[in-house]
Amino acid sequence: MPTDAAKEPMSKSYAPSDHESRIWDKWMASGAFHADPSRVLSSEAQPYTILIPPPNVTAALHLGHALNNSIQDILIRAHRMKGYETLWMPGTDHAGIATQTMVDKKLKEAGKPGIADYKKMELEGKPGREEFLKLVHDFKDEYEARITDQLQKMGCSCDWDRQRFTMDDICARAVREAFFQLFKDGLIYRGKRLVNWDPVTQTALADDEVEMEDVEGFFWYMKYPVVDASGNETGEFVTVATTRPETFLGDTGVAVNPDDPKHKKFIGQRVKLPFVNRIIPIIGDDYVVMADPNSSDSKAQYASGFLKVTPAHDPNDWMIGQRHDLEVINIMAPDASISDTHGWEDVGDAQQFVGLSREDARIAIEKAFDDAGLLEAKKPYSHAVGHSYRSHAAIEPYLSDQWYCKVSDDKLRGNAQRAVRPDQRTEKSIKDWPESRPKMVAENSTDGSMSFFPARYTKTYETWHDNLRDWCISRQLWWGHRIPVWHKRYDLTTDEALDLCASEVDEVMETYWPDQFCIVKNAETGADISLKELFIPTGKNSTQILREGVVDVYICDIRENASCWENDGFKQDPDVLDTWFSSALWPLSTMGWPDAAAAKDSSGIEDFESMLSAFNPTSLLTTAREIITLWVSRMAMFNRYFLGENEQPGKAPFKDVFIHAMIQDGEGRKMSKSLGNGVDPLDIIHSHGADAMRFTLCQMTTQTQDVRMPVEHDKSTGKNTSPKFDLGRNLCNKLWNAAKFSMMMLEKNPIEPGMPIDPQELTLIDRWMLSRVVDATNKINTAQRSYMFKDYADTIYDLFWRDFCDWYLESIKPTIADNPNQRAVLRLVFEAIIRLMHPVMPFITETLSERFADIPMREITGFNFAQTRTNETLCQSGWPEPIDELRDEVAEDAYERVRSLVSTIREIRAQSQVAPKRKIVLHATGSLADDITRWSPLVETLAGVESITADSPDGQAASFTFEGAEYQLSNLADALDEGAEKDRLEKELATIEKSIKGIEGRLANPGYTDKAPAHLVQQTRDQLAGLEKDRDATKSALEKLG
RNA sequence: GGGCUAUUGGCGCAGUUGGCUAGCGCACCAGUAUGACACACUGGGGGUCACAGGUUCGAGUCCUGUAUAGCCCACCA
Repeated sequence: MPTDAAKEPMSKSYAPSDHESRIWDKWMASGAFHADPSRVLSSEAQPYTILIPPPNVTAALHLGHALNNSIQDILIRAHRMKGYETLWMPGTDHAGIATQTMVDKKLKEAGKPGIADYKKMELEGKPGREEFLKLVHDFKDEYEARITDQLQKMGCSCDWDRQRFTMDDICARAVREAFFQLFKDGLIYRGKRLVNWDPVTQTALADDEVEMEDVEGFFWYMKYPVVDASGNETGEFVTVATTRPETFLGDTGVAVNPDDPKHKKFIGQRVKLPFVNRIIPIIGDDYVVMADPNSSDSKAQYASGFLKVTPAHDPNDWMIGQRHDLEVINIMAPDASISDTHGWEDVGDAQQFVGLSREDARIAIEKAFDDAGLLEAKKPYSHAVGHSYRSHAAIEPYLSDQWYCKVSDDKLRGNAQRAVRPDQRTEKSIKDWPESRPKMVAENSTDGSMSFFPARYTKTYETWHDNLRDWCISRQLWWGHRIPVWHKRYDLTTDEALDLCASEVDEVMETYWPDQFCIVKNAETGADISLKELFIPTGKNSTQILREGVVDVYICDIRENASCWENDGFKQDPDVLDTWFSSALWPLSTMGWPDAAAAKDSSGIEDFESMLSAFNPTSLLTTAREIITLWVSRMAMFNRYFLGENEQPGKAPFKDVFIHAMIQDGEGRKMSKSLGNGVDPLDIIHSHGADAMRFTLCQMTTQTQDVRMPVEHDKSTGKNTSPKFDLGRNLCNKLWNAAKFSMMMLEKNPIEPGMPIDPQELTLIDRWMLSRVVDATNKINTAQRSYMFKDYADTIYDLFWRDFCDWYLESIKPTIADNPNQRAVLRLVFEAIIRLMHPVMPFITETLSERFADIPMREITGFNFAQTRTNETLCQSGWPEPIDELRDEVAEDAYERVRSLVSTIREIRAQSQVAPKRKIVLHATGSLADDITRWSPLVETLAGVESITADSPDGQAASFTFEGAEYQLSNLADALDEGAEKDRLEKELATIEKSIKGIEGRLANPGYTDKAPAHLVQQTRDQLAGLEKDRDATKSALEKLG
């Protein structure tokens, strides 16, 4: 039913804001975006599914999001029209550290208490955590609403009834279940490791949350005295080179390369750490780079040959320490100040440094060494240092207890690797895989269903997995999924504790399984203790302790009432999970895993229980390339792990992964807040319209990794924009006007109902136009399948603007009123064009569809549309599926000749400065006179020709050649400028002769005629013959001029 | 340090297995109120395809090297 708005006369130009919100409401009311899993399960329709990469709730969407989501919507809409049951699952991500930091910052800016104040409250026993999280929730609600609004303004046809948030109840249930299963299977463990510690936000960061920045620093050369067996200085010194002198307090060894001819003699000796007076060994380790001032390796240039080893404060040193069983001494507090209360006891004479920040300690230590004559040198040195991507503070490698996910296990990493389609793998055969890469279960397994587009990104995915280390999943934050583990330390020598512990474990083992799982660790060594080693059942409900000592008991419990452990003195782990842990579960949690019934209850969505089987695996994931490791890989691991059955891994969560380009500004820089070069999608929607933005973004999306968008600052609005979007705006306006014109034609002379029209009965121009639609449809289908978005945009642009507007509409002007079949063609072709355009430009096409709703369509045999649920709105209508027989080569060739003749005549008109309105006469006396006469209506209309005659001109005339013959045009002007005519023909002749020369040269080369394919050589010969005819005709025309 | 991408008229980009005179949009020049569109129409000018070698009958396209720009990854002596 057309609305009133659709009845109003069409405006002179297209104004997006007059239509977009009305169309959006219409779509929402129609339920067009709601996916019905039952149609998939009953095989009525094939599924097509995309999960939105959930945007962080930290900020409004930027142009990169606009690009990514336009791409998704284009594919979703196209598949909906092709008859697929489409699901585009929307949602947002809680973005743990980013959101918490953002809220803290905003609170501080508003002069309100920040997280530090709430932490204080917590220490005072007040509910600081709870209060702070309320504020974060408010912030999240605000931004989630903003993001949703933005996506809807862009026209994103997500299934909005199913919108998820990574921390809502349904997702939280999935997170707890996943954590529990991994915990139970031994794939989550607690470990003391060096983590990337952000001393400002005081949390551990994942490797990928650390940004490397080049820093202008120094190399310090510090002298350590060598001591003899009894600890007395021998008078010799070794000089260690370091960029971090402050960590010397934690040195527990000095390493030398065992192949170092100059220094290897020191191996086995010992040195005394200045001030601390700790005696530490000199060890041999081939990690150490030997000093070589002439080396191209900057490390060798700066190295002294001696490497100080600080296992607690450097990842490399940690590994050296592990190899040589060195002591691990942590000398810092969590805020990165020097501390003697976090594991450092032998302070010795170094008390002066305790309490200093790491920066101040560096200065103090340099001075102390210098004063003591122990600083040999200090040289400037530029190197990369990790910084927190949030606080931008330098990362401190810091020893702490964290939860890890054992992603290096073959069940996770291996299955993620094997998910890649075999012919995309860089090593084609599994046998060729590097030693580090997990092996296939079997060459012929069902693995390998996931493809990357462009394929080169497979390599990124593979190499990342090759070098994968276990994933630190705990974060010392408040905003996130709380780790479902309760901890209590027991002294097993105390009877009371022993009884309690025994009863707890007993309960865990027998009563509550499988909702809880328990691990026990030796509190001193951190070693795991098997429950069976620890307790032995001695009868019903009683156990006997087998060992003594102090143990840490960790209970993982995912029941709703798990806080009951607190009554027994257990405490829940204060940490939350890395954001990517819940993101990794996105293909599962959004589909109701693990408990669809519960998801149904909490969401009220009836068909939740069919979702997983209908829509997982999904069809496509589109994302930015930096997310391949953070997200794509982890989703692959988790989907395969949790959906596996009977030792067989589940499927990859998506068939295709499309990595889109990154939008840079005109200078090739990343768009960012700090550079102020970002463009807000809403601003563009406001100034150009959503469709214009979408078309332009689609048109820019090539297979390269970066695309540039020149940014201009509009002083009148104070906003950034880009002239690139004019392209889309102009196209919308052109479409609007072409529609207005077509409608005028069709309303003046209505389409007559009747039997389907046989295409053979149509005129040349109509058959040509239908043929162009068929060709474009095929090209678009191919472009969509291969994610060539620019090809799609260019094809639709050319079909509509070049073929339909420039040639078809111009050609039919004189005949449409009298030709009912032509009106049927116009109506159908217009319909096909707006349907082909709709996925890219949904609002304007839906608007036009409303307006054309009253103009009936008469069928043309073979010009079909796909079957869909309904044709109620354009977005649900069927995709054009014309049969291949409508591709009419004869009509295409013939019309190509008409166009060529018209262009030639137009060129002469322009060059001879014929007044645009002047009607000229074409004298077709040559060999093609019959053809030209048959085309006369077209040629007359398009080239401004009054009449075509077989008579020779009796007055002045301009000659031209067409397809090797000579023709004349007369009545060009009241008095023809013969000199100008001569110039024109001479220029023409020169061009032809130049071409002939080139072709003759090629044919004279025996290498070409002998070795090039025969059809190519023949083609060249034909071309030469044609050019020779043109040359002769032009010459003859020139001769007539005298 | 490793990997990847780009370099084509003033600007932004196509050019998929090597094959007619290298295309498109914007901008530019000339003309135009023509049954919708000046956000338009018609015609035109402008490129030794970053550079140097090589393979080939033939290279923007393949190979090698160089330069420049950018991105991603990497345990900070």
